[in-house]
Amino acid sequence: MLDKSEISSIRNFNRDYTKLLGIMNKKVLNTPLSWTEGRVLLEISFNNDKTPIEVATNLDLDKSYTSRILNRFEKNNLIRKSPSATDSRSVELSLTTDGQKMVKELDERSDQQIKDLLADLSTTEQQQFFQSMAILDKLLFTRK
Amino acid sequence: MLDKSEISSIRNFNRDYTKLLGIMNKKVLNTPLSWTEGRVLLEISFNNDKTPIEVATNLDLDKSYTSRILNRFEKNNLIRKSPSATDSRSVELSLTTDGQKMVKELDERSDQQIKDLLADLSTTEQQQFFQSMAILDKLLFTRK
DNA sequence: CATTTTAGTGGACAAAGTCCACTACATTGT
DNA sequence: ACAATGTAGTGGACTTTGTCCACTAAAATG
Repeated sequence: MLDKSEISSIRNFNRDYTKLLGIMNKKVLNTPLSWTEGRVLLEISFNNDKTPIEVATNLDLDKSYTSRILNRFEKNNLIRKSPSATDSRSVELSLTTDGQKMVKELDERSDQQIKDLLADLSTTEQQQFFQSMAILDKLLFTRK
Repeated sequence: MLDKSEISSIRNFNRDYTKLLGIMNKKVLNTPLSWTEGRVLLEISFNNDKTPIEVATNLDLDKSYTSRILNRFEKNNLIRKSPSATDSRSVELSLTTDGQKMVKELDERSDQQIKDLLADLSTTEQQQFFQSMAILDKLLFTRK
């Protein structure tokens, strides 16, 4: 078991990393999209024909809130809603060309941010960084 | 330099970790404090005699917003404002006994969350987790 | 079929955060 | 010394973000 000071280091890292992610996430928003809107769009991009309810549950958002965001997206021509084949209460979401363009922009900005973040590190350090993060990912997420 | 797929893994981790931290941070808020309020209190706790402007800039918050939070804290007897020795426009912030108690509670909740998070891992895996996180911390934060 | 769930929506609201203008003091340059 | 400029903290007004509840229409259950 980890001791008190180790736990406290983790806590500290989490605080710092939360702040870092907060700043990074805020900056992605030099697009007209808010942070949550960005997540929603990426979620749809991840695979098409998601339903609103899937988006909401995957991102842990209020369904009413999600509905409004999606309507805004449709209005701004980022997504399309087509009637669901299997459930006539529901709809299938897909990206329009504009939506795909926006996703691409979000992706590029994110990639660039990470490059910037690691720019000061040597190649060896970057590899170390990547390896360590991969371990965390495995232990926290992939393992399940 | 990291290649495209490595960058994309990092982004993926960041997304997952943002979500995880979001959930954890939301839960810490089973105290009467909001997430940002928690950060403000911890910031003051980190060392006393911080001025409001220091808090605001360190946490990247609007100074007006910060001012309101601090006033609320003072009203609720979590912090004390004493006149600054060097600048009569400013004040020095310090935690009251109640404030210290609150910080302790926040810390304890955070620690418990981390323990819960790692509960499913073996001792070896927990050590791996700690080591990897320590490396990230060094590369991202401590190194400066 | 009657009952209960579920998907999506809108109204009303609460919480979080931003923007601007102002006061009082501090700092700078002359 | 002192005019000009900058800075700390505050409040008002506002926007954005997110929550809660009630409702409709369709689906699933039994």
